[in-house]
Amino acid sequence: MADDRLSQVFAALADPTRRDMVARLAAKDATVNELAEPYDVTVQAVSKHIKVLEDAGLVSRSRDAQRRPCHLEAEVFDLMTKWIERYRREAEDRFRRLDVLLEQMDEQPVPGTPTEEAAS
Amino acid sequence: MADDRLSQVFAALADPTRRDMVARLAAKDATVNELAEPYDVTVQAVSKHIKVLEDAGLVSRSRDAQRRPCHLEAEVFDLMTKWIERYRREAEDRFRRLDVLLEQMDEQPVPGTPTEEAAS
DNA sequence: AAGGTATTTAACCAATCGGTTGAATATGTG
DNA sequence: CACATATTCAACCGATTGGTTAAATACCTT
Repeated sequence: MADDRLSQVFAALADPTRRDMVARLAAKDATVNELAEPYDVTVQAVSKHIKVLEDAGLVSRSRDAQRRPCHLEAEVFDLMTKWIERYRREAEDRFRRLDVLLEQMDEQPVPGTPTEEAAS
Repeated sequence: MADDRLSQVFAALADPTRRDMVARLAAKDATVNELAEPYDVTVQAVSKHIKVLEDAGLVSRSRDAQRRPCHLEAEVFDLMTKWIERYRREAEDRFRRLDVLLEQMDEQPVPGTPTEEAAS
């Protein structure tokens, strides 16, 4: 249970049903029953899904009589975006540097390793 | 096995070890053995992790004698970023609209439902 | 208090996951 | 060919996951 937040968020969104719930909650807050309606599973299963989203910090809930409306928390998305963008940028930068290197190789073909160790 | 790409990518990145591998591959291509070195698991386990990343389209591999160097594919990240940003934006827009609504309510307090159905 | 609606908890089940060990495969070197 | 290195495949194991049904809880209505 002591898993880091990023793992929880990614795991939560790895399920298509949960991603669909997030998509719907992005448009409008909804109760458990409302969320469960379009899916072909029991409301208990949906309740579990919501718990996963809640534990990941993607969803918060209030109280309205018997109902427990779910609300999408947008802040957590930043955590993911930051992580993704960081490494995407690194990888793309490296790709760009490789491009330059390949252009340079048009003049002097190297006999050794083909692409590895190139940036050393 | 017929799961959609987005689910595969999110699931792949839900594991801290795999995220660390991606982070390292963002800086530099690496072989299975190189990747396995810092972790306290067998090389077979790491091989499995790489397969998950590969199936998700996050990693591609070439052949260099016995070695199978892993290379990070940055393109797949876009798929995630697009999905995340779309719903984050929706949720934030809704949040912003709610802010405006709350300001308006300073003048006319509504007796009915407190926050639900606000955007109708 | 009794009954209805909304939601959660508990116990269970099959499938998947992350790990292991042991054997197989692929490739370079003496 | 024999051997070493790098990687994968196969079988297994315990924990987690996504689902179920049945029972409990929370809150409103009469």
